[in-house]
Amino acid sequence: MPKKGIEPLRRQQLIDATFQVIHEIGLADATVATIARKAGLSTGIVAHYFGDKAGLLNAAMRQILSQLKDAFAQHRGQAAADPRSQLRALVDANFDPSQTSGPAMRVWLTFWAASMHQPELARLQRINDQRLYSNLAYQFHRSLPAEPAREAARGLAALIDGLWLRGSLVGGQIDGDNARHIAYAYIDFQLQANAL
Amino acid sequence: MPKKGIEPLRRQQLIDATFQVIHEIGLADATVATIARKAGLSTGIVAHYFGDKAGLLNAAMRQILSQLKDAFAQHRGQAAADPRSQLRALVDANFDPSQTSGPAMRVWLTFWAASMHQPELARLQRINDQRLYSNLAYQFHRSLPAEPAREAARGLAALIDGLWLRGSLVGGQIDGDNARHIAYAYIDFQLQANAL
Amino acid sequence: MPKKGIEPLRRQQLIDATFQVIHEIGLADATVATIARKAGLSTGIVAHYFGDKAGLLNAAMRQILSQLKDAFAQHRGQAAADPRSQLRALVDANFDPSQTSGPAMRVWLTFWAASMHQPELARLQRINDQRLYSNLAYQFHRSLPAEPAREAARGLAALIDGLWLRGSLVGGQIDGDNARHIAYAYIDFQLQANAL
Amino acid sequence: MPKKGIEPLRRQQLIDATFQVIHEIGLADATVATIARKAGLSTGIVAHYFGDKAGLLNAAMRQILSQLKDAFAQHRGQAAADPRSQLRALVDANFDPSQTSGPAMRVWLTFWAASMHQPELARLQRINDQRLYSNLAYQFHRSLPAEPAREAARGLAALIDGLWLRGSLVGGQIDGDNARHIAYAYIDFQLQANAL
DNA sequence: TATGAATGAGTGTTCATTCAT
DNA sequence: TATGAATGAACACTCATTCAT
Repeated sequence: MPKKGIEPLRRQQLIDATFQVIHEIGLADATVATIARKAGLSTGIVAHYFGDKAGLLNAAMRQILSQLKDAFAQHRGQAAADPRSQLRALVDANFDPSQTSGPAMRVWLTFWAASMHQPELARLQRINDQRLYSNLAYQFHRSLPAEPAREAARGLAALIDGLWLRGSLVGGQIDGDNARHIAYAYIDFQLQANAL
Repeated sequence: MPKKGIEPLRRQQLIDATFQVIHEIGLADATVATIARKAGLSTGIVAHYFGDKAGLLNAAMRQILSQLKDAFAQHRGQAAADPRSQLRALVDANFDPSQTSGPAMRVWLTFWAASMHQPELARLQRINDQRLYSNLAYQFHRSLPAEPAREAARGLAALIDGLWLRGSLVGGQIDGDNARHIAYAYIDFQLQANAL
Repeated sequence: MPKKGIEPLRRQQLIDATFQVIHEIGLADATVATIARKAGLSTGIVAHYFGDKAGLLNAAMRQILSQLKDAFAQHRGQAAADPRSQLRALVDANFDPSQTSGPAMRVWLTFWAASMHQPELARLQRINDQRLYSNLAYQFHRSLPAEPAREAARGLAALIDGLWLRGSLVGGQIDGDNARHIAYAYIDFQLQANAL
Repeated sequence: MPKKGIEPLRRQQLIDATFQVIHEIGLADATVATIARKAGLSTGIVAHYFGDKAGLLNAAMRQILSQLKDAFAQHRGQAAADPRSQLRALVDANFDPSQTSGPAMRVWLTFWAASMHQPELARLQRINDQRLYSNLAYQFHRSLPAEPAREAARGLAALIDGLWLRGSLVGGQIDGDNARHIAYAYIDFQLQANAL
């Protein structure tokens, strides 16, 4: 009789190992053997649970994006309903310590770069981008006309991504407070400059 | 009797081919053979002129950064001397059509991602970042106190990088005018909000 | 409480699945997992009943040869006792519809080829060949001198094998009537040409 | 400057090594490394000259069939023009010592078996079969009515293949003289039994 | 009796690098 | 200066086998 409930555990072990390995040595040097060894498992297990290496990377990216999505939902639920609070919550979700410390930013950028030439990853990426942009544009539009709202959303999205991007280069962690402060200021500037 | 000046030509051919190949199929799939074939040369030639593959990629990244540097110099020279004009010139250099169309953004992001785990590339990256940041901070500081100037520089640098980043995902080209408009607005906001 | 008689059933399920898989995708692509899945069982069951993969293939080949042997016995028992009728019965056994349709010929050739480098399979093969040859030579010798009888047996055995061989290449089934007709003519030719 | 004329030599070395390895350990155990080592070359060279393993095997089978074709042409050219002599020449080509000694029969059967599930090999096989059959049927038809000629051709082709088949199992060589004698007798039988 | 999770050796293939020409 | 033949280490992937349940 096979072990019950082992599959989700194994999958998570392998995905976690993938994050660690990408963080430590990069995707280019991340072999199936490296990842499996980091997870304390054998190489064959990757095929067993993910089909092949691409399947594992795909699952890993899905999880990254899923975590971001969850962080959004959580922060927005705790915030007040007014646009400014909601926009700040969206910023907070991105610069939550759970996201900005450790491997998150490096893995995120790694998958972003990889998605430039892998349609399936690009698809996941675009879905995520679209969601962030839509949320931002919607909240800005509650206080601004349509076009300024869209431009504010584009600007804030770029600002957030740019702050993450720069965090990926330094080995350590981003200064979340500082990043948040910069983004908050941008929100207020947009809300005031183009207020209805 | 060796041909005069053949070396710079060959080096440039190979670097250009590297850009094209990275743009088309990505760094992960860019082999020495692929690049050499794109350049119309043999595989052995890479070792001849660049030592090894890393040497070629290194030279390619140096050229990317060098082109950005030249674009900065050119745009700043043509601009008025006041801080706002100089800052706008720095923005213009980044969103010059020569930079925002074709493979530039993808190759730039590719090298950024690669530099996370390659010290030599990271070193080049940091030098470049530092120069942009210094320029931005210096210009902001002509109108703002030290700390607000530094934060404005960090914000604008992130905004510029974020706009490039988002341009790398879409296959085509960034909307330079729109990006410039967003960045201009950010400059004016910082100059006004924190004016001395 | 173990089920009674489950072992012969499982063994037969796996052997049948082996035939089907060899017929459909060939021995080179026939994995333990493929065969077990075709039988509707798990991979581990093969070790349970046959020790290892070679044991299963061995049992499968034994069954192929056993079926041929049974077909011989049956056809000879139904035939008249004279040499010509007995030789025809041996031919009939080989070109019985149950043998010439479906996977029989392909599996037969597959094992023949495999036996070239697997001593155990070769041993089984030789036992079977010897039996057919002995039977043919014995029957021919009832009407012919020793040496012509041996040569006639060699010729008829080769002719039968050759007709099977050619049947293995076409996906469908051999034309049993035509094959039988060719072999009958060969028998009569030998009996008349070298009659005592 | 690359070595001239090295390619045909290397290709032949690898094909010869393929024959030897298949003869000695069989196709199932013939790895690219085994073959390359037998040829005194490295594993990578197979990809260099044949693309992949399948390409090498394909080339090897083409050569087997090509050699048979050449043997036919040679023997037929040396024979008298009458049907009986031409048919004997076709038999002689098949049982020429160069064909019946050493690895020829085993490799031939190996590829025959492999072709059951590899369309490209089956295609080559069928072309070859068709040629032998056409030649046989044409020569028989010079002395026999159409249908008996076709049946005689089918019978002789099967007889030849059957004699080869049985030769493949014994490790050593076929008894060419005996095989030829059996086939000659079959030719005469057909020519006399059904003479116009 | 039966499962299928897990292993790890083995394979085909890729590719940076070397080097004779 | 330039070629491309040749190498061999490294990789992703397959699969027979084992074994806890």
